[in-house]
Amino acid sequence: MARKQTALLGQLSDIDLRLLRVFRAVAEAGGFSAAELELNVGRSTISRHIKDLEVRLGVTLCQRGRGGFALTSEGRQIYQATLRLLGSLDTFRGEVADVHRRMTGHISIALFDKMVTNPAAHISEALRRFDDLAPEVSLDIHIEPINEIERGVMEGRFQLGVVPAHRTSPSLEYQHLFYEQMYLYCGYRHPLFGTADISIDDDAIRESKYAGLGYHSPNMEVGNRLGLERDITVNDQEAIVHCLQTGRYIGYLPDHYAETFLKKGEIRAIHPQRYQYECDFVAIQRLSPRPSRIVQTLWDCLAEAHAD
Amino acid sequence: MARKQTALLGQLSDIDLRLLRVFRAVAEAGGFSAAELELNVGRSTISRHIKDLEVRLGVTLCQRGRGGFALTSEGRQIYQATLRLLGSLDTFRGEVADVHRRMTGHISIALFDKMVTNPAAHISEALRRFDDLAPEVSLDIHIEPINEIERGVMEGRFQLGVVPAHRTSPSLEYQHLFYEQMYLYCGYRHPLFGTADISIDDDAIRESKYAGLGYHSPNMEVGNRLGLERDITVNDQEAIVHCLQTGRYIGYLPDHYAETFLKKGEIRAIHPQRYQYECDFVAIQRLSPRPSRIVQTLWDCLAEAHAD
DNA sequence: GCATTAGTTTCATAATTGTGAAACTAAACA
DNA sequence: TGTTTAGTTTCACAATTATGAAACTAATGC
Repeated sequence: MARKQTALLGQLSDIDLRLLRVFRAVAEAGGFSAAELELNVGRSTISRHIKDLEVRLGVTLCQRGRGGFALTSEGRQIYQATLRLLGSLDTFRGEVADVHRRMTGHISIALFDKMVTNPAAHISEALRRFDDLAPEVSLDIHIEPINEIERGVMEGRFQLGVVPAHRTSPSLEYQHLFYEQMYLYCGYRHPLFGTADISIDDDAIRESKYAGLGYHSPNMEVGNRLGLERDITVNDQEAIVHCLQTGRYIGYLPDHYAETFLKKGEIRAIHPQRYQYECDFVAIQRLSPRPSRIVQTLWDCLAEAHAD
Repeated sequence: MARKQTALLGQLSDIDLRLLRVFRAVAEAGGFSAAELELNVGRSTISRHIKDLEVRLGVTLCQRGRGGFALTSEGRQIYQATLRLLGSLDTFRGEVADVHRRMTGHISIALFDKMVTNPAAHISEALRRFDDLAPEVSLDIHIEPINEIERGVMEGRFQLGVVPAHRTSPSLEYQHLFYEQMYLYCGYRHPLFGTADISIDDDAIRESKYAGLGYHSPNMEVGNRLGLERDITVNDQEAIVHCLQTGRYIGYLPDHYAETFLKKGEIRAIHPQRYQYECDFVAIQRLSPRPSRIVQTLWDCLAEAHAD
């Protein structure tokens, strides 16, 4: 008899906490019937649960029936122990929530420049979502050129980057975010400014000085493809605008970025059906080690913000 | 995404502790493969459990794979929280064991007198077994007459009694323990002491003065059955011996109790084939409220000690 | 570059658990 | 004494959980 009970006690560690919750509810309600509303199960279910718990613990927990309900002496002791145990479980839950909430550490991310005016770019929406999910995460945002973003991500200085896709690395994971439409522009003082598109051929383009980005990028790639040799090298699209304004250069800009200057009549698009390309913006992160939870959260926020 | 995770967190309270035990084992073994021996389940099972736990907690617990095993920062925090929780569970188990061991309170029992010399009575064996099972239970043993035992049990002054069966009450539960053989005796100065059994008939018995118990008992019942009117009323079998020794009375005694006086030649059994009856000794306890666990334990010990 | 190893995922199956319905018991109440 | 109420027990069913086998991936080591 005692041996059998200690055997059952040995199984106590895997006891279903639900039975203890039922017991607590019954004890606090003062009977099975009263506990029905609390637990939202029938009396027969409560009866079995309490009976099962009594068998598992080897203790009669309460006297119950038409004659009334009362915890036994052992039942009161088990009830107190149950309150302590369930309290520990609540503490554990709080600790897990703490881990969730303060998945601190900092994270640093690097974004490519001049995305803010692109209506297809929902970076701010992604950041807002992320702030909702992890308000206590400290976020550093860097505006960097592509190669700097890529190197920083690979070296761990940035946990995540957003760049125009141009080359791939087996060490990085990529996720498409949005597209950017690039067109070729010239300033109003440029010879091609007054020339009809139909009259502008590749020779005319090659004869023009070309302002291009000095690092590996879609911009550099398309320049290479058209045989456009950089007559001036810049590292930022704003510098390209400066160059166009001189009337001496042509260069590619994103349509959303160029729009302001277009409206002012300062620049025009050169033969946009022909001289244009689509730029695929992607989020990048290292494949190994796997990103932390908060980085993954931001990664997912970017995906959701740019869905459809 | 956060909503989904907080929903899962809301379910945390019912989490299977087994997943946390698996996680602890994996963390302490330093990998899934090493944990296989510890847990005695396959790696696929461990993998699923850890994956399931990560989903439930909304946290990546560890980096693992061919490249090695390491807890994440969050995993280390969850591991510490898990140790605390499982420690609380061990504490709970200890508290339950304590309840088991010291199901204290007192219990009081009442035994009928003059059973100690009956070889069929294993009261001491039952008490020894009980002491093994519940060494910290404080036991009060009272030697009382039948009616006092019965009233005490019904009134709750005694949780259990042992009496010769003679009448039943619907309020009490009965359990057979052992039998006692009763014979009719007379002292050496009594006229029947020298008379052969074959010469002793019922008339001779009725002509003799009869010493009988003054309260409702098997002794009283058998006296009534034989038409023996009590010439002296006693409340204890020892007083019956006194009466026999006067040479003026006959009376019933249990054979085991009479044996000492028989051997001294002070008394003899009268026609034992004819004038004898068997007494059934029973344990009694109240039917309602149900007995406490320790009373039930003693009840069972009595049954086991008197089995076969 | 191939073999080995740690871990992952899917499938099929078995075992366990939870539940309400229904029929019942026993005690309290009118 | 009959009705009501709290609780019990059994049955049938649904849902959940756990597991190994098998096929796979990816990283490491030789």
